[in-house]
Amino acid sequence: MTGIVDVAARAGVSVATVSRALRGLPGVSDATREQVRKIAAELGYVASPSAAALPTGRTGAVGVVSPVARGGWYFTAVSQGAQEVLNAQGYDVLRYDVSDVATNRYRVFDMQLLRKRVDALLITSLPLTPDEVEALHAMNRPVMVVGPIVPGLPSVRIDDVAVGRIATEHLIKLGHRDIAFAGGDPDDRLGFPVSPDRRIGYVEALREVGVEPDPDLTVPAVFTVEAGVAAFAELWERRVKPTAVFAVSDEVAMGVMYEANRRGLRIPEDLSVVGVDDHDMSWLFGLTTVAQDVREEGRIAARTLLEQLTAGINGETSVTTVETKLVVRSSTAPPA
Amino acid sequence: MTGIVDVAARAGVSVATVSRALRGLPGVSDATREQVRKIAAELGYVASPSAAALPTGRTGAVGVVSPVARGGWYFTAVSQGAQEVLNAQGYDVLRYDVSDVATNRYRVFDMQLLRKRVDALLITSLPLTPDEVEALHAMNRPVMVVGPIVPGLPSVRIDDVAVGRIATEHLIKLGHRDIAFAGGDPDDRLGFPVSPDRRIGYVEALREVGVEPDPDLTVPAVFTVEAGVAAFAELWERRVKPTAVFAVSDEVAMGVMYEANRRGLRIPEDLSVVGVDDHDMSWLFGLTTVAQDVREEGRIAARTLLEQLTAGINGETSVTTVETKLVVRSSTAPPA
DNA sequence: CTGAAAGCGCTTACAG
DNA sequence: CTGAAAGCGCTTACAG
Repeated sequence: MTGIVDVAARAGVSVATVSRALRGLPGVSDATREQVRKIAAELGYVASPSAAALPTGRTGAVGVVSPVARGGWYFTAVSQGAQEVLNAQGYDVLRYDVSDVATNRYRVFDMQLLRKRVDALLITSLPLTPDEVEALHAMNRPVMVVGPIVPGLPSVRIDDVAVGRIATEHLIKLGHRDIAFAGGDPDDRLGFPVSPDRRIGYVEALREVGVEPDPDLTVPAVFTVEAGVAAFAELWERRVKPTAVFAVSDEVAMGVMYEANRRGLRIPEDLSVVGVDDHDMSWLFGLTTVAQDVREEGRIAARTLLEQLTAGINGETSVTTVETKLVVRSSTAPPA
Repeated sequence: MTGIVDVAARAGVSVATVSRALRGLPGVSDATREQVRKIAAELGYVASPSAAALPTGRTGAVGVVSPVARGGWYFTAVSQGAQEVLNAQGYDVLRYDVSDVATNRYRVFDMQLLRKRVDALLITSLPLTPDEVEALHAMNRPVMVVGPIVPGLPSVRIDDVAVGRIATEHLIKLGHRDIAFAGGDPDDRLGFPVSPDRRIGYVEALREVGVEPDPDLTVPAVFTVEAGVAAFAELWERRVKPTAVFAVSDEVAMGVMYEANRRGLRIPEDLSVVGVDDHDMSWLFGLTTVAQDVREEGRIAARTLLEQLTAGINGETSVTTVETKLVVRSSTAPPA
């Protein structure tokens, strides 16, 4: 495997010069630089990131961590966006799946490992304990989170309360008043704010038109299709008869629609359903949704990371809020 | 950042002993090993992979490369399976998206980069030129491909011809004879065999019952929902009236179903549709499909890579063929 | 503009 | 069982 000394020997210069020439550092004559580049290309030389990491302390890699087993689309989309900009800048992307919740000790340990492996960290939609936030700060590397607001950490996200209002107001405007909310995880001990915030928007919108939300119309659902199925089944069992459901995500909405269909309800005639995300497949279901550009959120986070990698960590904890947009399709209509 | 010398100092031993103790190498007394472990844990010491990579030539990372922009689910699932087993063995997973086809030069260059970054490579469903195969061999690292058979490289895949037969025979058994095939990429210059093989199975099955496949009933479709939509639109324009469609993947099938619905056809009354994969969302559509366990294929490939990493490259080019299973749901029925 | 040399944090023969 | 030392392939003050 050709190394820097091979290039140096062949070019008749020192390895220091090769290093400087290839990385575009100043202090190399144009002629020398050109010569070195040519020879490096001929030899197919490429610097070893491991070897470069030792003196510089930079690995050239960025870690993208996602909760394993959590509903897939969102994390995939964030990662894709991030990967796109990171690779374009020559950074490697290391993917880490961490077990969700509970196994907290294990996760902190993970961060120890990460410290020597990545230059920066992008965390997708993971609830973090204060301990973990502290561990992240101790890494002394740029960190961005996409999804929730995590105190002490900068993030890219949407205004979840507004999302809840937009979805609910759309249903209200159509004439619905018996609107169910499918979302929230009763087992969450980490205070993951996304579902609760969306529900706040839902509650606010209802109260604004003088409707006090019926607690029986709120059913828990994590961010998966299966949870949506279970959520509608639960509504059915409670014998409450909402004319519409606001689902905390499109995947949940898909599950709700599936189960409602199975129980003989037609959508939107018997039940209106609105979700959140604009999942790649939502149009297939004619799903009305509050759309967010998840890939773009990944890109923004990655760019911010890159800036900090260049300019140095500024310890900012700013929250970037990305626009959201109601996309009306065929899953919502006035109540019968 | 605590390094090996800190641990050594604190434990009153040499760094060599720390290195051996922590990695479970022989030649360390139990007492010493225990002591070193304890102190390493106290100090939160974790070896630097970059530093270790230099003397060993092993980065502790495996690269997973997928075509960018290609239909997403399959690649995500393969990666998930692979990541699961790789992480469990302490390997990092580096994700690379490569541009598809055409920009061939760029891709070969990518491989130069990869050489010094990963210990092994898992390639998902990417057509490779002979040049590229040679470049991979030159890396002298274990390589596995998941999806197609690539001459000269070991792979994990399903029997695509059989898949085509299974799907088509299912439709034939239901009484269909006018069966369309949606799949194949007219722009493919690299001979990616998956679609063609599935079509061979389709042709064989039809001929077996004395039906000569009508060329007008074959429409091109890459592996995306959008391609499925376009494929059905094309059939519609040709004014051929198949009673059933065999789609080369579930995503294509979903697109076909969507567009058929939009044109006023009911499924399965007016049109039966069968796909391939058992995509995570196929059950939502009631889609009949030839199922494969894609995550498991990723796991198998990763395990094989790990074996070779331990036992040394054996230069094998064996092809592991994974079972496939017809899952009948509500998108197929006898023709009207 | 260029080079000699120290050093990054590990691993691994080689000695004892 | 343990340690001293060389070496992995780079980068970067420091000198010139």
